[in-house]
Amino acid sequence: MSCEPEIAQAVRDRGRRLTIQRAKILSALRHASDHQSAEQILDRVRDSDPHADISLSTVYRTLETSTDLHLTSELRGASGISVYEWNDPDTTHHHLECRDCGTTEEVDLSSLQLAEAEIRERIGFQADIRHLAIPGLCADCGPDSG
Amino acid sequence: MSCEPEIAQAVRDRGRRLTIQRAKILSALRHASDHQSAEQILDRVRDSDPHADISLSTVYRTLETSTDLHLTSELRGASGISVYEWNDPDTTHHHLECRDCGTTEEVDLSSLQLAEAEIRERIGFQADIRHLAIPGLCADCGPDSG
DNA sequence: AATGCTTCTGCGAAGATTCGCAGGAGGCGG
DNA sequence: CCGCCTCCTGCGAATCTTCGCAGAAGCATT
Repeated sequence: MSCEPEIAQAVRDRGRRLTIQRAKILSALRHASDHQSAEQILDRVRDSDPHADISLSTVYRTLETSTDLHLTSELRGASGISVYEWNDPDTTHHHLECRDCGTTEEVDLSSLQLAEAEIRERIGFQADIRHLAIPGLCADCGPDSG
Repeated sequence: MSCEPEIAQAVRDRGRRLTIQRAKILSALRHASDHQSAEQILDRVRDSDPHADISLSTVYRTLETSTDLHLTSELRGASGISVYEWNDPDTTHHHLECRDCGTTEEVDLSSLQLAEAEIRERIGFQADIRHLAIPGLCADCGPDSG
């Protein structure tokens, strides 16, 4: 794949070091089709490279770092375990998580852009509302349908 | 205090049982001035009633239940540990958490009400955006001040 | 007040995540 | 290419949270 240099660049641009572990972890998440738990990411790394001997601590630390760097997002849903996803810088989306059936739906909400602006103007706080887990009830589980 | 009957009512109205443990845990959180961790809540229960022998598991379970019931909110900030707060049904507020200095600021954001409406109309998902932890950089740590 | 159905609790263990430390490796300047 | 400084990793332990089970207790009914 051709995105490894891109990942390397992104990490170094932000003043962090590009280690083998980070490259493999971020690449695994980058190529995953949906969000992944720390353990799933580690499995993917090991699948693609059986010689990789990366500890789970490093996976967690890499994900924490890359989330700070806005390369990835962390979502802690109702399941209790955190999942991570690669941030496509060109798109924004939010996660609607039904607390009844547990399914997650992705949407792009323009009114949340407004909220960002409102926060910045009123308070001077630079909010980062690009990926947000919003709890609630989906159309199938809501009061109108049940 | 006069709010115990109110708590009892709220729990029973929602079809759950009012146990001694729940009453004490929810009362402790109800009377706390700010958000509390599970352990802090347990300490408060024990302070106010040294005979109370409540397990931490029960605190977690009660908070999970009462969050489902919209009596309380759970916030998982960057600190890694979850904190809980009593929901005042008359007010809405959101938490702006600075990822640099770690402070949390509370605001009431009207544009998030818009987001709720947008979600309901577009998707039929009944979102619950009454208490949200929003990451970002506060005015002191933001790029304009650094 | 007693009965019975069901939910809730306490306990201990398991699972998920974070932390501290000693050693290893990235990247800058020579 | 080498050395140094600093950051990063692996390990194991600690901490936080969830889970499974057996017994206890709430509450509707009688």
